[in-house]
Amino acid sequence: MATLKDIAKELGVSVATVSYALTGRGSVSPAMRDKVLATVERLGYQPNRKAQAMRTGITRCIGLIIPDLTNPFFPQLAQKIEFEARAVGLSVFVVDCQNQAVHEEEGLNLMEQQQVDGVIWCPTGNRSTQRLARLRCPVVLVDRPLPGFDAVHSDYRAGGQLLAQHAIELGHRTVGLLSGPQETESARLRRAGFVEAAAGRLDIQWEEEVPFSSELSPAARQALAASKASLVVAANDLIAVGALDELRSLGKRVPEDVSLMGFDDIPWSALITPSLTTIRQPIAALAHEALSLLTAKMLDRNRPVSTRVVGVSLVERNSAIALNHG
Amino acid sequence: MATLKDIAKELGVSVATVSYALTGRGSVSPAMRDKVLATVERLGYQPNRKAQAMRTGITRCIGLIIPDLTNPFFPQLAQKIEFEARAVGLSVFVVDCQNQAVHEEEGLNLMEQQQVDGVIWCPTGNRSTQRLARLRCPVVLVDRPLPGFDAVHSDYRAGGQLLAQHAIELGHRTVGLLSGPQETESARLRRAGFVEAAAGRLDIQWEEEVPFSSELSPAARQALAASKASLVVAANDLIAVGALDELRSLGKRVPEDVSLMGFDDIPWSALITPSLTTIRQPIAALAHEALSLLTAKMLDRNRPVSTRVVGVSLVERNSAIALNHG
DNA sequence: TAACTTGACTTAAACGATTAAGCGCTTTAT
DNA sequence: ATAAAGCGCTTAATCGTTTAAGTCAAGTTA
Repeated sequence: MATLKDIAKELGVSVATVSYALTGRGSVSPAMRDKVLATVERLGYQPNRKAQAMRTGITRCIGLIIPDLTNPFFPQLAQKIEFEARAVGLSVFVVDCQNQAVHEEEGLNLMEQQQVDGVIWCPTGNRSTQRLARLRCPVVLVDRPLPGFDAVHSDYRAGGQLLAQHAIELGHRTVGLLSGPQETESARLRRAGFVEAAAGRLDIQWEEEVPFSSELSPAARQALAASKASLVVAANDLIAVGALDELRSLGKRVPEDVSLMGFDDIPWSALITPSLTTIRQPIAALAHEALSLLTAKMLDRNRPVSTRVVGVSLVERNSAIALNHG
Repeated sequence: MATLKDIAKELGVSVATVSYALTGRGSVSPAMRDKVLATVERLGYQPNRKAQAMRTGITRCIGLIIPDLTNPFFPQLAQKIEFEARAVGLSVFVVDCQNQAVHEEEGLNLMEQQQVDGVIWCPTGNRSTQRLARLRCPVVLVDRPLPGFDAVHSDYRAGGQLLAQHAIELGHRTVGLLSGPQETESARLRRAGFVEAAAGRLDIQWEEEVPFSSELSPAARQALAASKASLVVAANDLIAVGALDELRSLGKRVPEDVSLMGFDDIPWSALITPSLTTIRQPIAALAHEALSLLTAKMLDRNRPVSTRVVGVSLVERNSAIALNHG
């Protein structure tokens, strides 16, 4: 691997000159700059990132801490973020927490050791923000906002409202709610939006809080079994898939006997039967905003904390149909 | 951030002593070692990985180059690999190629710049192995073997055979094949195993080569429309999902009218309707073998090239049923 | 012509670690 | 008795960069 020293020796100049020629910082004659550039090309020189990092304190690496790659929402997000990051010359370390706080802790330690320039984090659950503060690099929370921190997330409340409005339009009156973990802002706002827009027009007959997973709690299964509601609204698509499975094994047809709605528009949603009526989160936009917020913060660490909210849209498919009032 | 120098100053010794105390390499009195350890604890010292890397040439980072996080097989694999890597103190850079050679090239460049200690790579398509050689760190190919390189993959041939045997047991005689991209060893062996075990007992009435995606080619759709086979065997689950969708829109019921089999056992396979009969790849084992092969190669770079093949198993679900010979 | 500026370099000191070599002393082996 | 080896530490070189400070000749100004 060629170094600055090799190039300098080749041209009979000092490494400083070569460095100046490449960074364009000092004053170097055009002739010399050309010679340096040519030699760089010829020797296939690539700057040693570690050495640069050591000197400048900038690693050009960021961390991406994700709750669970098994939830199809996150691979999509990770893909877009990695793409955007690479486009601006940032490499990304990925840590998958498998939804466990221990791994999250490990991940944060790792980011500290690697001295990343920034971290994009989707916190699992409501963690103490102390650990976050120990990380002395900029952090942007995605999808899981926490008060007092930079964050990018979808307009969950609007999503909830869209679902309620759609339900009303379809003529539904009675609904069961499979709400997500209420300690997360994300699940709380989805629920809040729905409940607000439903007020006085939809009767929420039952509600069960379940984790963001297709494995339903026993209580949720019982609720589904006993349900007389014409519509079940799940806090995300994964839960909706679980509900679909459960309803089917209870002998209830979706959507003929009961309609179903999800949230996220994960890739499966279009493929399962019936395809899922859901709220689409603009994942590419989330990724883009997250990265632009992070880079902004990297450039100006005193930037005031801000939150970017991206819009969502209703995706009508086959799992929710109009109710025939007989 | 505390450095060795801080600790040394605190104790009134040289940095070398502190370094020796921590690495356990030089000779240091037990008393001094204890004092160092205590001070490390007290100051919250964390070694600077960049500096270590610069001195030793070892970065304790590996690269993971993946074709597409949108294919659910890869997030699973990535999750396990990241987990195993972290357990042995390796951080992982992830690059998602989005199935494009350009990004793959970029990814390899990035690994070179980051000077990773090793790379785990699932090549998209059959790339020139020249680029691979330019990377002067150990490389292990996963899921997509290439001749002449260390690789870990499932026993595709056995998987193909299992599918054929199962088809025969179920009483099928006529079958349509949606085979994967034959420039990949992976798809070739799946096909080969199936064809071998089918020989003389199953009649392969038609065959279409399609990419590993749920988007079917027009030719494949025509083949499905015209098919009189009692069974369709897809090269992976993603293709099977696409076929399921297409069959359904053609008015053919699965499995009543036609049985369907996949390969991979991606998480959706159990959740879609009908749930998919398929071949399970032991992803955790793949990840484990890949990492152990890579670390072995990192320790002994002259290790001869080897391939590890992990066993697969048939998962019987609802998409393939016994044929009633009338 | 003396004094000052400028351009194009070089020198050398960092950054934070690792590690070979050396130092003055005591212990062991030949 | 003398050489060799070990002990616990220090000194100093090194990895590949960046960058403040210095040098020195040529050009500009008064």
